[in-house]
Amino acid sequence: MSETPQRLTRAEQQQRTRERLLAAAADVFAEHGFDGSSIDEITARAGFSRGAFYSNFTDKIDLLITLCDRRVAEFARDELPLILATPEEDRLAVVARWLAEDLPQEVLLVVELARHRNDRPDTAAALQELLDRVLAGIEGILAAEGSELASLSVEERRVRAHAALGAILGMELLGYLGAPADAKVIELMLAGVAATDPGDLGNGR
Amino acid sequence: MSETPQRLTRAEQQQRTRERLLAAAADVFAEHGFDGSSIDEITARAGFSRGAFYSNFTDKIDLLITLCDRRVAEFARDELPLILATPEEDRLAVVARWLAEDLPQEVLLVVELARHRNDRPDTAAALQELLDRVLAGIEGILAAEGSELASLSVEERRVRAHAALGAILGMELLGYLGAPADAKVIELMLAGVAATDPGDLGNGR
Amino acid sequence: MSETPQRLTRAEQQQRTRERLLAAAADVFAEHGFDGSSIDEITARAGFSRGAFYSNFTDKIDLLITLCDRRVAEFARDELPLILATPEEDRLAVVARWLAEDLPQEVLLVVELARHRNDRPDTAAALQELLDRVLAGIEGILAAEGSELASLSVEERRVRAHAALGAILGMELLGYLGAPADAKVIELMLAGVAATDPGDLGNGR
Amino acid sequence: MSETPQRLTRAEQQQRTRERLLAAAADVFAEHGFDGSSIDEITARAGFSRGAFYSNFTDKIDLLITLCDRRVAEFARDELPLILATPEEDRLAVVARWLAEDLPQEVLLVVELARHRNDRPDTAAALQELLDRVLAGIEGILAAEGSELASLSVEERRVRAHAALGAILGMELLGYLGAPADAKVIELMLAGVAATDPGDLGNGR
DNA sequence: GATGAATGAGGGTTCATTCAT
DNA sequence: CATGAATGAACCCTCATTCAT
Repeated sequence: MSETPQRLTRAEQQQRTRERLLAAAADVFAEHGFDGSSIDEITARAGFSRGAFYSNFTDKIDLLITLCDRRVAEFARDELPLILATPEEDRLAVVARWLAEDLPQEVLLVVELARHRNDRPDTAAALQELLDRVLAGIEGILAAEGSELASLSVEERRVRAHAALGAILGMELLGYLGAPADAKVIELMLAGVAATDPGDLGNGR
Repeated sequence: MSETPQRLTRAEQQQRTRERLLAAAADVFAEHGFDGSSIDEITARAGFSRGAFYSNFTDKIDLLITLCDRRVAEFARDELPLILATPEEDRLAVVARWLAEDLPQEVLLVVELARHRNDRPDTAAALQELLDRVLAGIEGILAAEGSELASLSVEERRVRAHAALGAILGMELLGYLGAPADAKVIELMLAGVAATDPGDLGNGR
Repeated sequence: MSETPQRLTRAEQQQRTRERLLAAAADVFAEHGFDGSSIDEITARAGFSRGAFYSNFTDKIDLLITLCDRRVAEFARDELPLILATPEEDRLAVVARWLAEDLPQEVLLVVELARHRNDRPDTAAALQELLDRVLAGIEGILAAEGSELASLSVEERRVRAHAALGAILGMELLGYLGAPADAKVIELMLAGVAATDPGDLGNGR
Repeated sequence: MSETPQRLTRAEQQQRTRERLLAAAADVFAEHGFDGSSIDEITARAGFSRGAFYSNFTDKIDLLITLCDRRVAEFARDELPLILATPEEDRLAVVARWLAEDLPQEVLLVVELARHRNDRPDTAAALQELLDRVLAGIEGILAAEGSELASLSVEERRVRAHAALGAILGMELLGYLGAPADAKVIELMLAGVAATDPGDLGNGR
């Protein structure tokens, strides 16, 4: 009723609940996977009861979709500009550190999403859109002003974005499996993406 | 009718049961993931009753470990020699095809294994051994006679094997997510591994 | 319609559920024993679904502990005062009737509890406490004003309470096995407990 | 084939198997109760496979009946004569020691038998017969030459045997519950049975 | 909107029992 | 006779979901 934000409005309250549930879910999913996580554990970790969950999400899978969406949006909003703002010569290092340190278990999240793509009709579409957004984001990095790759053709950049995503996924998995990629390995994995002249690569084809 | 035993011995029978259960499990795991698969569905698909499973495996996770183990062993036995027998100039193409076509959902299997590495004490060790075997196998490929990489230092080859594994994992994931790597993408992803002179890679750092 | 709440509060509702489950469990345990009883049968007999059980008890054995506890508490609350209020000369008769008629299968319940005392850490303690409470109750009867045994030493009363409990258990078992003790047998079994002068007992040893 | 008993005959072999299974069953039942014991554990402890059990017993409950029968027969064959051979004045002490030390979990065995008396038609009859045999045995002790109770009427002895059985059961249960009867308690519990003149007992009735 | 008791399908696992060897 | 792989019913328990409060 009053303007002072001492008391949050109903909507803000709910927004907070939602946010906390999402944060808790990210943790729990990272630990046990989607199927291995129970709504009870998620809500308990968020400090709510079971019912709060169903006031904010229709489904367990709805939570997963929302979470993936959220993460990708945050990546586009927070991480990408940071990378783009980095001068060209340090960019690989920044990417490497980001891969090694900041990127959490999103990859596995998306794997779960893919796994359940047939559970509900909209899941497949959500996944597809997610991938597109990520690929577009990466293409954006490659095309950034100052990048030596800015002169490549659109198609060429698309292929490299694709390869970059593959490399990122691979590194994430290596980390998850207990054999994280070190700087040298990361450099090798991104070599093809970063090379200005593809002709000097591979077996000379 | 023939002299050869029409009836299989009991040990052979059981071996067959085991084999079928493993095959069925590979399918079902690929479809629903480990947590999402029920032993009922696995045994039903293999044409057995629930109990047959527990005559052959101690646990659900025992099945997963066995399956991962089996797959890696088959890789070492069947795939590796094939690759090694391929002349150097075609080798990348063979690897690419193998990655794109023959490699099934093993990657996800291993991810599940990693997820459950704390469920039972031996799981973590099994996972570690698996990774080591795969890395050793890849190093073997890189060191094969005829390979231009044979002249690299041991350490250098180890790093490349690591990167190669990361690339393989990434490609697998791309495929699983619905954005499979095509030949050009594969080439880029493996560029760093295959380059004879790492010095010409990257941004010259 | 009336002012008194037609609808029970949620806490009352749950209390009712708990009570019904306990009552049903007592019945079913009496029929099939603890191990022989299924939670399904208990909940069905109480008119609830399987899950209601797990909303009210953590475990099957939790139910057993609770039930034993409850029974002993009821004994202390309902039976003991009744006995104490009975004039001395009729007391044995009251005890006898109580033993023969009112005491249900609690004994077997406690036997089951003892059987599972290693299943969960707290079970053994619960059993011990139960026994202590029963023995204290019996000692209370023996020490009651008006009892001829009131003049005995504490230690002497303790021994007699012990013997009385043994006799009670024995009678219960006789009944369960199909050879219930009649009045004359009960009298003989309690003779040692009730004797004012132990010296005149036995074979004079 | 030969007369030398180096090799046991088939029948002897089987007899041995039976015996070992019974012994193992007694142990396992004592530990986990009838319902809580698995045939696998019994046969494993006896050093046999599951099948051996079904070559020797029709049922799990058949094993229980046989075991109870066997135990009672052994009691009549081994324990009773021993007691009867003891001079009157030491007899109570012998009984006490026997109760405290030698009598194993037979009581619980019989309780299990009673519990399952409706599972198979002959179980109830087997139980009844068991009780009769035990009671007859106890009556035999009471009537033994040299006993001061030898002069009692048959009916009087029957009642005392009944009470004695009740006391025995009670003592066993006390022991099982973790509050074993010591010598003084045993004396009190058996006081009524042993008294030569019932008139001096109880509340003067 | 949030709560949490109750639902009930389903999951992993055990185990008595069968039967081909 | 003994073996043990396979059967399949039953069990305890978990958990997504509903709904009265």
